[in-house]
Amino acid sequence: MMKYEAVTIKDIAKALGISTSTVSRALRDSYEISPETKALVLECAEKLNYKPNPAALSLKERRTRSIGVIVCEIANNFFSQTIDGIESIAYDKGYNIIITQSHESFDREVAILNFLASRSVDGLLVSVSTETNDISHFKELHDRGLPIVFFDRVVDEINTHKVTLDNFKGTYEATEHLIQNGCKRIAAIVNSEFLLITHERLAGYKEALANNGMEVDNSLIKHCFYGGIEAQEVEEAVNQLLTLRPRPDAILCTSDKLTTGCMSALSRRRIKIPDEIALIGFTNSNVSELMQTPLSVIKQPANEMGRQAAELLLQIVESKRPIKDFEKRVLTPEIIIRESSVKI
Amino acid sequence: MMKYEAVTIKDIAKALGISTSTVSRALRDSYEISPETKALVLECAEKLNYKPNPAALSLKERRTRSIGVIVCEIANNFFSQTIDGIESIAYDKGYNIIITQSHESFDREVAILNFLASRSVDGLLVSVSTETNDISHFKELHDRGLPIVFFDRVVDEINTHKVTLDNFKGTYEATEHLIQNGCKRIAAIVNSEFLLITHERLAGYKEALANNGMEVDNSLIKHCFYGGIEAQEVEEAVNQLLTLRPRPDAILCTSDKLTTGCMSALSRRRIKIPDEIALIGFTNSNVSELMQTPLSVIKQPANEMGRQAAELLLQIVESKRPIKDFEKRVLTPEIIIRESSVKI
DNA sequence: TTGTAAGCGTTATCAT
DNA sequence: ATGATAACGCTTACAA
Repeated sequence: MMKYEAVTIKDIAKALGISTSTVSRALRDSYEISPETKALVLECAEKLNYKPNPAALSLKERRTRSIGVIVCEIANNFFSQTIDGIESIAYDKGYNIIITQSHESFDREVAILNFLASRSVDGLLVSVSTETNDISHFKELHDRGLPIVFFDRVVDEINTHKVTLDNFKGTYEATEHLIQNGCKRIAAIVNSEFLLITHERLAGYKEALANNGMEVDNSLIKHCFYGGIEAQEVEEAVNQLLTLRPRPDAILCTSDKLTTGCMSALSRRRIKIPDEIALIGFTNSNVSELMQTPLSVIKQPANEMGRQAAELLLQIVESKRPIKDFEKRVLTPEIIIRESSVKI
Repeated sequence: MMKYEAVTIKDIAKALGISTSTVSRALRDSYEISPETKALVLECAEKLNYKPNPAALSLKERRTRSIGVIVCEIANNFFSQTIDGIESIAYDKGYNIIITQSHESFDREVAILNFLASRSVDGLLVSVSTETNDISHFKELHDRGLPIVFFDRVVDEINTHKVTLDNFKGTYEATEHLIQNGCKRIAAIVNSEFLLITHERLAGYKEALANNGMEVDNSLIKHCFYGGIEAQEVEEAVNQLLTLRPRPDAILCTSDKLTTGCMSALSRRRIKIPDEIALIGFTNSNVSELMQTPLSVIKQPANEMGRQAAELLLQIVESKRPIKDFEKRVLTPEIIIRESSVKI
């Protein structure tokens, strides 16, 4: 196709009959250039609509001013809000963000990682896929100096900045709330065992039960490996829970899709929420209060998480010296109690 | 920070005691290179984990293998699903996508456009901001050869590929459905008058009224300039509609935020949906059927729209010759009737 | 079959 | 104060 022919420093130099180095210096407002020349160059650059070529700059400066983002999927309330936050910070600091999705696949994650690393992003923001158990692909790149910041689904084994949620607190308080509302058999539909967040969220649930003198019954805990991306998974989990006797009188869900999937499954079976089964779960939907039964939720400060992760990453990227001390920021979940978890 | 020192062709050449051009050719499997040398080079490249430097390639090839995407906001069901579709196609063809948000601001859109267009992208996928009335910034770049494909919020004045919805059909059918359900005073809460989609959607609404022997009453049409990004706007629109006598008995909304905002406003006023006021609207939420009143919706094939837009853009980008004949693809909305629009 | 050298756009170094 | 040149990593005439 017709090439978008860009104006270069050479064009300016030619137009003005001076050398490219003078133009370059004038554009960067170097002290060695006379005011007259500067004015001339600036005016000419303006007139020709000169824009520096980022590829040339990248080559020279060995930086791309872009950062990669890996999430499991974009079309998800939590992640799209996080990306919103990331984009805001990146834009303010003059960085591009390159978005990719693992679709919860380990293989895809590895492929993407190579793709991005070879495209020389200056750094990476990562929330690992559900299938990710082995993290050597991240480790290797990180060891070779690629700045990485993990958010939400972080991994313990890599020493870098992390931004995550107080997952324990989220499920602890949600579970305790259910207990205080008279729930006796509280089930949990949770994510893959590979994910750290699953363990943290389960721990909060278990601890709340224990501290309230209740037994942890493993038959009440259902793992959905793909976090309910396919509705079938949640359907199955709910089915199994419903066959138990005595039946659970509450369900705690640990992700967006699990929560809405569970509500949908219960609704289809005409099970009354919260009377028959109370429901509370993680979600960042902005319509939770408009649900058939206004939904009690554990909400993540998603936008803020994205912003902080981006800030930390750019801090590493732009730091002159190697960073030794890494932070693990733990944000606080917002627990919003509505009707779905309050027995009458 | 410690720089991620990449392996270059030079390193391979040095290691093998051959020239860089030989290495380059071997890597690209040139016919001029002996099988032995090729094997050697490939093995060495593998061993050193050589990855071509994209900045150097960009500089040489005058292409970046990345495409820019401008949407009003990422954290929105419709747009995040569209981006999902775009990402899938881009990934398959080896392109990065660079996501930006205009936040419905014209100034921001112009700034972003310059940011992206300074040749850090090979092409652009755009859904214009609500404030965008003047499109000369796009026109200029497009005239200078930057491939642009518009989707959803397209503009008429630029001759390029476009992927949009049959907006007329969406509102026509939705309105007719309301009429057939006995609604007599059908209000519409719509987007900015600057947007073409607003006109198309309004036209469908008006035509359906006319074809069914009903008057178009302009007091029943409320514009929300920012499409309900701030809840206040929708609140106000609903307020005004409720003061009308006779009161409207149905509301049609033309965007995601308008629809949920309207439902929220009605709900807060304890107005029964659909008995007092029926409701139908555009939304790509995946929990519409879980709403307090299962929501009748006009749903866009968002993912598909993203895929098609990306395909068309890459078709331009990768075409050897200038493209003369541009397509306007018009996708069909899915109208899903649930309870919110069906008077008993 | 392989090597040399120029060039993509920019900046830093070293002249002048 | 300005210019020439080399370099960033890669590809590709052109030479050998």
